[in-house]
Amino acid sequence: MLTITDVSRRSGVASSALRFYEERGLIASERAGSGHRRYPRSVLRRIAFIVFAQRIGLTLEEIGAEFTKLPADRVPSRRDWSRLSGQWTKRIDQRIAELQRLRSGLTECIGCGCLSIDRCSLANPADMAGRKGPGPRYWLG
Amino acid sequence: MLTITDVSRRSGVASSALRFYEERGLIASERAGSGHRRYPRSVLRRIAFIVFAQRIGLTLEEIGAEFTKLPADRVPSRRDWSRLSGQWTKRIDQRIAELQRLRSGLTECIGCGCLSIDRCSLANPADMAGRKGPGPRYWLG
DNA sequence: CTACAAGTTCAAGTGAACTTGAAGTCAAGC
DNA sequence: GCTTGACTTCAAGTTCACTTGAACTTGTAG
Repeated sequence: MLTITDVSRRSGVASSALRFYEERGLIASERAGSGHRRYPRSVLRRIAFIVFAQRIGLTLEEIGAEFTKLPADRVPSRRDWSRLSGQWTKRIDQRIAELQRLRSGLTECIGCGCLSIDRCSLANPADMAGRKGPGPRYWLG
Repeated sequence: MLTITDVSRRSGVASSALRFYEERGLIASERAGSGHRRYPRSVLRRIAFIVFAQRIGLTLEEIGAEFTKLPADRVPSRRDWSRLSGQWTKRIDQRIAELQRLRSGLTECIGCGCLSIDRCSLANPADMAGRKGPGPRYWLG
């Protein structure tokens, strides 16, 4: 069993963040008699997945939703994890595709001089249909 | 000259956001006698660039810094704009490269079972060296 | 036994990019 | 002349993913 500092050092994630993840139900801990947290080694893989998923662009809420697909009664196997990650590959591909569109737009569309918002397909309102509601909007779409 | 609603409709950017951009010095307006904003058509291209740059991953502050490279005394030409965007292509390429690394990591690294945070090169602390300071961290790096 | 490092909870702060609300002014149609 | 809608400013609220600080308790090395 690992202390919170152990986990923090091995994962590169701050202890405050680990407590935060726990509060959000993304990870769990047992307690020593003192009230201090004790983590099983399996938590490291779970945290790795959180970090990974974030870099791909999932929010903590989405990550939590993914985790409900894991078996609750046992430590997840390699198969369990890879079932989850299958969906993510699709997401990465979409993101790469968008970036490639943007990239070709930079050379073509600016080159052709059409970068006026109402005509250019790269920066028109239709592309922004997904943006709604308050708060910061990530370019992830 | 366009009203704020004209610009909002043509750009897909809310009027509140346009006022916000103006406050941040990203766009400018003249005023009608009434005090209402009036925009020259050239503001549309400027806004297109803001939207574009955001989808690539630049912050408003970075976008502002880019804009200082534009001529202050005249409406920017096509050449002026494309000089700016040259840098962005590099940035997109880096981002695509990272996503491709993540993508191959999903199949290879999880397949091989090494996704324990301290051994896997895809989710280790070294990759997170750039993350520091408070606030949300975007996966842009 | 005493430092002091490491742990705890809970409330409040942070930064980015806006949005929302209040309270008031201005313009256009009937 | 009046209503309706568009516009103004300014302050405060929102989301996300945390961090920071206060006040306190536990564990460990000398």
